Amino acid sequence: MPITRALATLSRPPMSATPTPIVTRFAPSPTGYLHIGGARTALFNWLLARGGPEGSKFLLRIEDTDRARQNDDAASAILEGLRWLGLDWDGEPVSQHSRQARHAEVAQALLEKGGAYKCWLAGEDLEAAKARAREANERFTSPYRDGAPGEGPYSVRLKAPLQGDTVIEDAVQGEVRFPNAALDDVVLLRSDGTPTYMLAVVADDHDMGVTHIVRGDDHLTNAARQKHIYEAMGWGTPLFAHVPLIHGQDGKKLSKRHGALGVEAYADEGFLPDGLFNALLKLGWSHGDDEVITRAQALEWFSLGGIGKAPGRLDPDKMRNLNAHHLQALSDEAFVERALPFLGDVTDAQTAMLLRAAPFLKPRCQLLADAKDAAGFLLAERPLQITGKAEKPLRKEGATEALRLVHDDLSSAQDWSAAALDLRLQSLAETHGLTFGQVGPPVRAALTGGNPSPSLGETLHALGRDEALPRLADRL
RNA sequence: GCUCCCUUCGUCUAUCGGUUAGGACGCCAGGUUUUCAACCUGGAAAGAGGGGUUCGAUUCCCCUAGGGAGUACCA
Repeated sequence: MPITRALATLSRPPMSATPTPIVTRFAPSPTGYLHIGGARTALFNWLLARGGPEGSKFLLRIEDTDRARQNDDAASAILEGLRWLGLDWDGEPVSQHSRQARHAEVAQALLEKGGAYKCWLAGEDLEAAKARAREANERFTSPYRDGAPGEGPYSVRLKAPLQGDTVIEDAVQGEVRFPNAALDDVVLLRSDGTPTYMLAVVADDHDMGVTHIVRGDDHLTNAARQKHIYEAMGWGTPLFAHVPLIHGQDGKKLSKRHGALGVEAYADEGFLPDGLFNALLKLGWSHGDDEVITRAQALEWFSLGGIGKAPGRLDPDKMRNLNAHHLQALSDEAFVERALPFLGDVTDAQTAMLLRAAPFLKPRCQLLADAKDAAGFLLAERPLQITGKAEKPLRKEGATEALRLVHDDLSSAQDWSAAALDLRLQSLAETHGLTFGQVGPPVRAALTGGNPSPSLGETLHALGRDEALPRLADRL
């Protein structure tokens, strides 16, 4: 056994310690579509579970606690986004709303244990009391925490610790310490008996067996409040990992202007799922100097330790560049198939041309949508419109003669491969005492109409004999 | 106001006390070149500021500044 291998074996835990499965979840509220920040959170959770030990799971939960804000279309748009990105989940998505009874049950249990209390303070009185506490720079504590019971509808509040600190061992942020005096007795049940988000998440995460909670930074303070609930119930606390939020290009909070679009907007722009996957992954997570990362590598390399603490900004240039690498890695067939929706109506003959041209098209595209321009020379209809500076070489002295020469010569060409055609043109020019500068430009203009195109040999090859020859003939 | 988090090239980041502070995107210059790209070579470009700790700080601690989050009977 090689020495490094032996060392690796040594440093591994004992054989008897079968690794514990990891259970993660992605828990969007159905108020919009899957935006880029949510997609990244989902990605990290997915990676952690899918790259985890045997039996690990990636679960989905729709946080529709607040029915009024719910939107079924939004929920399915989110699922659609996840599917497009290739993030598959285990089992059926859980509806938080459907678990109301269970949430109430937990609140009841807490009440019985003395971990929670009924609070009759509401409306203006509540607001006033909170304002007073804030004014005096004191913790707001309901008088009903220890006082005599009131009458009528009540909310249920957690009896959170008054003194000491609550410490969160965060996998990303490290040890974070909150003075309990700065936290409050969170409402568990509203006066109408419905559960609050704070109660619901904890109960659901516990019941679903979630071991790792990976979510946005904006929940860091909530983690402390939620830990109080876990402890009051005597439940084990999952491992928290609070990922920094994504900012817009100006460093401000992400908004639609900044590209906080749904993933489908990126799909429409011509991003590949793998390209966006890579871009999202690199935004806040790193693995040394690796930039272009495949799914398989991500699965192998991902760990919470690689997540940075600073908020990142969206960089469209970099995202496109990353996408270009994944585009390049596509097979010709896959590339054409993906690009087709961006090209409008395409005939079978044109599809064949695209297939032949794919190797030269790919390096000219960052996004699939770029294929429209890159393939413009192929898709143009005869007779070609000559645009811009392509006119000049056609009008030049001897242009028509050169075209005729080429047309007649190519008519008898057997080998229609790019390399052979290039050679043929070269030697044709030579034998007739012409420079390539006299032959090339008019031929290119006749063939492409002035659209950007690859080398002449490649262009001819991609067009095919049946399209190339007529295009030349059109200029005679 | 209070609590918490963050701060390396324009941007994303590497560095886990000792480096000429590395890579990528973008940018600039050159090469290649019959158009457009791609590609190759080179270049400019960074540790917010101030204190400590240390033989030595980008790295550890404190303060300041700036940015962000939370402070709901929203999620």
